[in-house]
Amino acid sequence: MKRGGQIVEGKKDKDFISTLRAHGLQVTYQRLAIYQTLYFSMVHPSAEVVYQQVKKRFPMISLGTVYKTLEKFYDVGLVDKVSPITEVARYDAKTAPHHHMVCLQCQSIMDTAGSADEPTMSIAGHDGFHVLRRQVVLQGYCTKCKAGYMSSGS
Amino acid sequence: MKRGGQIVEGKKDKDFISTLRAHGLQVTYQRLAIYQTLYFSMVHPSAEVVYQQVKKRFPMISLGTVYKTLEKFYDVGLVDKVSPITEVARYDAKTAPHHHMVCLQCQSIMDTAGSADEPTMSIAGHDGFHVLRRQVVLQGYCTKCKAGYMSSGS
DNA sequence: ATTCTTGCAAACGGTTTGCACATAC
DNA sequence: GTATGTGCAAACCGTTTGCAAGAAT
Repeated sequence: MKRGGQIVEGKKDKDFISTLRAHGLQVTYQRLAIYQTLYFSMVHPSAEVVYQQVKKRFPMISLGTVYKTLEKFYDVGLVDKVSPITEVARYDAKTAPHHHMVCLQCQSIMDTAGSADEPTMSIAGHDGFHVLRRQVVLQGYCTKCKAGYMSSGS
Repeated sequence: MKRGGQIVEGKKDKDFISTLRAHGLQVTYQRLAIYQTLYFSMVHPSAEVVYQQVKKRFPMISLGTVYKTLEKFYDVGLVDKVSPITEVARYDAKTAPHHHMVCLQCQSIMDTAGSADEPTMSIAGHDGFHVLRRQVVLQGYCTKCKAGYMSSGS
């Protein structure tokens, strides 16, 4: 019934369970496996990759569950999502370096005012990586949506 | 070159044609229309939105052409693309603020070393926008791919 | 017992691709 | 004349959704 509580180097199942609980999540072995996989991974895996990995230990898990779980983790702030900032690709004829503010509600995109070079220039630790472009995105609520968001509660 | 708030009545077809040519692009009226639409737009439109807009003037244009054209514009650096930094969503269990370096060739993602707060903090011009998360992405070539890229030319 | 989660499979939607025809150079 | 771009439609693929069965609390 219960899986053979396997220990994963140093950090124990118990710790992962508390972490899930601390984020208000119901605990299932699928969630444990998915979170552990992500926790010990260094490649910023996609849902598909997580799935392949987890499937080695739990062959019956479904890809759909991995998608739902990762997204739920992201919602409660347990994990970070690197990519899709907006739902679809958005273009801009202004190629001079500048940053973007993306509204989480209405998906509008605004440019930031100041120059865009110094901020990212100051980031340390590129070692060996050849930077061609940089992209800074601030996610939040635009003036218009902030109003509705604040008053409507949730 | 000014755009946005200031109307740019001065810019003529001829100017757009030169711009396309200057980027090594063959000139077609579709490309002109697409580029002009993007040039005068302030909403960072998606391919679909550009299509709807251009279709008003050229009802026979196809959505596929808009996709191909925008991507080509992006390739030659004529336009900027806001979103999809990586092909698919990529997750990360490390939620402490940090930035990412994404390799354009092998799609690997590495974390930057330093803290991630100050750089984006210093960006000016948020006026009214309520920032919840910030994401900084450096795109380029990782050490491994840089080697192959440099030697193979292209 | 009730609520939340899983698994499966079908649907979805943005994007890409293949190919015949048209156009730019 | 040759290379390149366009239009159309089908294919693609990552992701979402609906629902019945199963598990967590």
